[in-house]
Amino acid sequence: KIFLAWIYNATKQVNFFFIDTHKHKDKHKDKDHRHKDHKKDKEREKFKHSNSEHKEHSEKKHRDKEKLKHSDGSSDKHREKHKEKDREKRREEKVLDAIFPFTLMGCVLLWFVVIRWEEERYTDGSKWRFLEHKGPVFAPPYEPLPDKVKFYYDGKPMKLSAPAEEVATFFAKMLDHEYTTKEIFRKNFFKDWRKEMTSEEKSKITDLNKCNFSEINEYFKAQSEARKQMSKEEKQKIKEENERLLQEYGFCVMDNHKERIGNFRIEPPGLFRGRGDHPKMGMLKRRIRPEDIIINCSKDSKHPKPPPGTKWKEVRHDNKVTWLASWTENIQGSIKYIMLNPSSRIKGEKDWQKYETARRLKKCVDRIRAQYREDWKSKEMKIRQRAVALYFIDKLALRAGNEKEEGETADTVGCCSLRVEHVKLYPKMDDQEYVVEFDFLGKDSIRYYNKIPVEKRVFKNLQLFLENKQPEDDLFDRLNTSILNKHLQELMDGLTAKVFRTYNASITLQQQLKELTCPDDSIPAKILSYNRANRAVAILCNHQRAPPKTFEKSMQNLQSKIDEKQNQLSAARKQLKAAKADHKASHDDKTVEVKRKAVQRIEEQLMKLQVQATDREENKQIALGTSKLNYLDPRISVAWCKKWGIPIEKIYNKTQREKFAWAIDMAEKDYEF
DNA sequence: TTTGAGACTTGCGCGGAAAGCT
DNA sequence: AGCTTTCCGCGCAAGTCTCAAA
Repeated sequence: KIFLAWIYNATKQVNFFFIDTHKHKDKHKDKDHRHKDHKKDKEREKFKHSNSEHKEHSEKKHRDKEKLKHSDGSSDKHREKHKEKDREKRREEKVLDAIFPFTLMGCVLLWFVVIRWEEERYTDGSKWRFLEHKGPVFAPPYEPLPDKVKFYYDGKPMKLSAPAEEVATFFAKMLDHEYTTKEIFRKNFFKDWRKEMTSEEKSKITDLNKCNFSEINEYFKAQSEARKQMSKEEKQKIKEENERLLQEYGFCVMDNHKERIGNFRIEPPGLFRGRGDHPKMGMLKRRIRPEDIIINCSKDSKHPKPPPGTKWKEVRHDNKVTWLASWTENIQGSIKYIMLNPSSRIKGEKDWQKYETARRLKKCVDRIRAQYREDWKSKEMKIRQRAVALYFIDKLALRAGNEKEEGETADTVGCCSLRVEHVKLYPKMDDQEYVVEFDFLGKDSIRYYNKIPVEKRVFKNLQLFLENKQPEDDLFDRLNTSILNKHLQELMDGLTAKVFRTYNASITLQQQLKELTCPDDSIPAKILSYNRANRAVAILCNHQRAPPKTFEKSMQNLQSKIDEKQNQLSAARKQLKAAKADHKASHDDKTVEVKRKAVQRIEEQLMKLQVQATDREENKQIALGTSKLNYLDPRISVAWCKKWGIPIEKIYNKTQREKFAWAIDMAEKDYEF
């Protein structure tokens, strides 16, 4: 009967079930996960756990509701009601008996549907069921310059119209950058600036070289100086205002979870810079208005309101995508999005999937390697090129290398888009044979330079590919990323070129950690080992950085600190010796012990400093962040920390811990990638 | 097969906040 | 407390990859 009553109650809540499937699902899981035992479910369960905070919240609400329902009896009509209730109860039971088979069937059906949905949730392409947010925050409107700040044309002061003035200030702010001296930058800027001018201004201002922005430049410098000099209270006020904005616009509700939004502020207008030698540098990036924005949210949510007097371009309800708002940017004509923070469920799950794909590659990588080595001998040139390219992607962790439109972006390449001019072949170099020298600009115009010995067959193939070609011809002329990826897809479900980067990065970390960690090392030394393993990956992936401007100086500072410590140490040692000598005469145990402790402490400090120095020196031109955030399966790091008793905070800062919450929850100390 | 839009991940540099030092 | 150094989070550019229509 209890069971029956439970089912009855459940059917009464059918509405609730459908309106709020997520909540139900959690409930359902809590009750029933004991029955389900296959691995996938378990893992997903673990994944869910990292969001338990939200879950608790919603469950509490649920309980409160329940309470309310039960507490609505009043005492004065108690007896009367009691009889009435009894009768009703009997009636209810009869009805229940009668409808029992149907109820049961209904429940089974319902359960089935819910489970099916649960399973399908990730395969039917829908990303959410409910999405509510408040829309983006727009850039503050332009504030005209005070009258005393003047722009000069050809030596004479000239008052500009507001739109022209705004664009002029963009340029004026950049005066100290060397790119304002670059010809393309100036040309692009001037062309776009003229578009904003009134016809009168246009006819007057014809030569950028005659424009003098220095007063405007100084004005902005003074402004930023003033901002620095602000009192504590004023700074506090700004901080609070920012916090308020974050609280109001920085979060959304997706499927019962309050989630942090990644970039809820619209990019302000300005001059486009781009990276490397970009043909569009200096162009005007225009201001984004509500009329440019497409809002995405669920139909049954409270739709975000556009600022007073404006309209959204469109409000749509597409749950096949994850973005909340989008607009088209005017430099490349590409679409920009507002999406969730990496700590969100939707990003976390995707990240987890990515590493699972890489782990699947681990299982079949030997087969794939054997296959491409075989393909080096293929009769078909297309297959040979594919095989050699894949070899580079695997061995050197090169990016795929999509084609790009010429003249639209900086001239950079990846594996499939390598040109003849980017590789040199040396049959013999020093004591190595068959050396290939790579020298090209990759993503973000970062130089890739590497000399590696390759197998003879690869070398011969490369010679073949280079025959009768000009420097600007494609090295792999019969290959592009879609051919390559199509092939990879056939080798393993979900395999693409970039999976190799993920796989090789993670496997390298795991193997380096195994190799470098000494069980007896202190915690700082172990962390150095971790950083070294991380560094090996960063080098593999060619993650570089400009050496910090103050690098030399800070290195010197550190060195002098080390010298000083060394002096301290020898002094302390001398004292210890003296104390020991004294000890023989006076039997003063205490002093010896104190001195010994001092020596020990200084030794430790010195060691720490030296570790820091090595770490920093080795890190001069290497950026660890990118690989840590995007390529290393966080579960490897978590497991390593657990194994060696390293606090996770030493490896991941707060944001990183939030992003990797799923992994911190999931991985045990024996986790294997 | 080609092309391009669209969606999402990866990547570096910068500025301000926090931490460290005197 | 005041200054310097380091760290962190953000901004936004630049990749990868998918899908669908021409």
